Amino acid sequence: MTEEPKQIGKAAARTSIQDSPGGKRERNQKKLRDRISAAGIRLFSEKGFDATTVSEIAAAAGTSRRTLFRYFPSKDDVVFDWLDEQGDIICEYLTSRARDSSATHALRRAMLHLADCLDADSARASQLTRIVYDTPSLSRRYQAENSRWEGEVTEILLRGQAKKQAFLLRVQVAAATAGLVCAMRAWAADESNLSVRHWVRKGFRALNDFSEIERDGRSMSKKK
Amino acid sequence: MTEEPKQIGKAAARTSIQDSPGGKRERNQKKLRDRISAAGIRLFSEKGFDATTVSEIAAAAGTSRRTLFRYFPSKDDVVFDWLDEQGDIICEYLTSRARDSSATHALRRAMLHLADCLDADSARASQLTRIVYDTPSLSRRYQAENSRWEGEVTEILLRGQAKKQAFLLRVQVAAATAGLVCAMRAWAADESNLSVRHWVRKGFRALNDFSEIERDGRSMSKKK
DNA sequence: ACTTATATTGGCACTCAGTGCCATAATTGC
DNA sequence: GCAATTATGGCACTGAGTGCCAATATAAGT
Repeated sequence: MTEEPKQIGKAAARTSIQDSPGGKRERNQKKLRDRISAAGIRLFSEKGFDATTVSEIAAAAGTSRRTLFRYFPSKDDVVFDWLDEQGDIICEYLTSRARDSSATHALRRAMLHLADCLDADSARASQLTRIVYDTPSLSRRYQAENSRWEGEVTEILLRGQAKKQAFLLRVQVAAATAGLVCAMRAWAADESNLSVRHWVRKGFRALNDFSEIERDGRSMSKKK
Repeated sequence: MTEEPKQIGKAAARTSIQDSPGGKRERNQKKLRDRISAAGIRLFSEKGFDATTVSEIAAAAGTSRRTLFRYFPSKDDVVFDWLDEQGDIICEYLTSRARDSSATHALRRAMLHLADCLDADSARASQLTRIVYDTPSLSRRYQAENSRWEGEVTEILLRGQAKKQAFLLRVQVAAATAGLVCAMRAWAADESNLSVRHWVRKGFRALNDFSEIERDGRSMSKKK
């Protein structure tokens, strides 16, 4: 009934629109998708995101403008295809082993895990991070992507907790994400080859210091 | 040399392109600007942001498409004209009375001050907040606006501090902003007429709880 | 292998945001 | 009132994104 927009490529590779085991179609789609993505990232790195048109990317990838839009719903997605799996990494990590400690603790570990994933392929990670932070519209998109999975993460952490805690948890998740973003920005900007892990750790230290002086007590006297 | 894009209205009203004391021009500009803004917000509330075209807004405000774009560089700005002063409020507050306590303490007070400003005109504030949170592209823009002034706030708090603390501070500012965003979202979504101040206070409590269990010590053994 | 059904492709034309250009109309200073 | 600015709005353009449709490639059936 709902008749989804029928996107190709990624969707096909994962959920398989048609279940051909090792079909030629599927392989071609994956190839094309990778070619477009690679061409896009190359051009973005060379000329900048805004100065690159979709038509150029399509031409460089040897396909048509129209087809490109069938693989990637927007120009942004050419970049985010590689980048938006970060949320999945966090969610998977938390789903599999969240229950063994407090929320903030679990968050910290999940972020460090993500950092390790990025460090494992730091060349591409830093290239993409740079593109994103150099392009205002992509920065926005990145933030948006983050707050999208903040919701999911909150859901996961909420299991077995009192529902009343939802807001508190949400804030803590958002703070952790903010720490991650700062860490990535610092990492991408920094020359000294420190690991993402290092920056994330430092970021969480800042978060932990938050309450250090914040013990002025009477802040919660008038409750509402 | 740099030949700025010469925006009208807001820029004219503040820095005054021409210094006519109480000129008729200036008054007309302010009127037109307000009419456009009002028309836009009304239409956005009625039909939704994406379903409203700039031509419609221009028509509703009794002007032309082209002129609208001279007053507001983008469709987004029709909304953000009212909303982006939040950063200014925070910055001003911190500039005038930041030095008397710790950074996190000052942040908390500044955010509470902003909350009070919003509570003072909660009708319009909640209308705009709702438009923003209902429209993905505006949410992004809002986040972007926030991280823009995060930089300024960090600068302000950094005065008289060791430069090495920049990153730590930045994370804390980002966390405080994240708390604010969560608070505003909760406030706009909530029916029970609680004040913004209430949600902000609650948000900061969540932030303070961050370190609660986070004392597993040996996390900083391998410093890198 | 040949044919049919189906999915992909790419071309065309459209909408809408945003911008440069220019003639016209309004405002200001004299 | 007149001349110099300055705002205005119309026109045409670019670029992103979308619907439609004919041509083509792949999958499935015989």
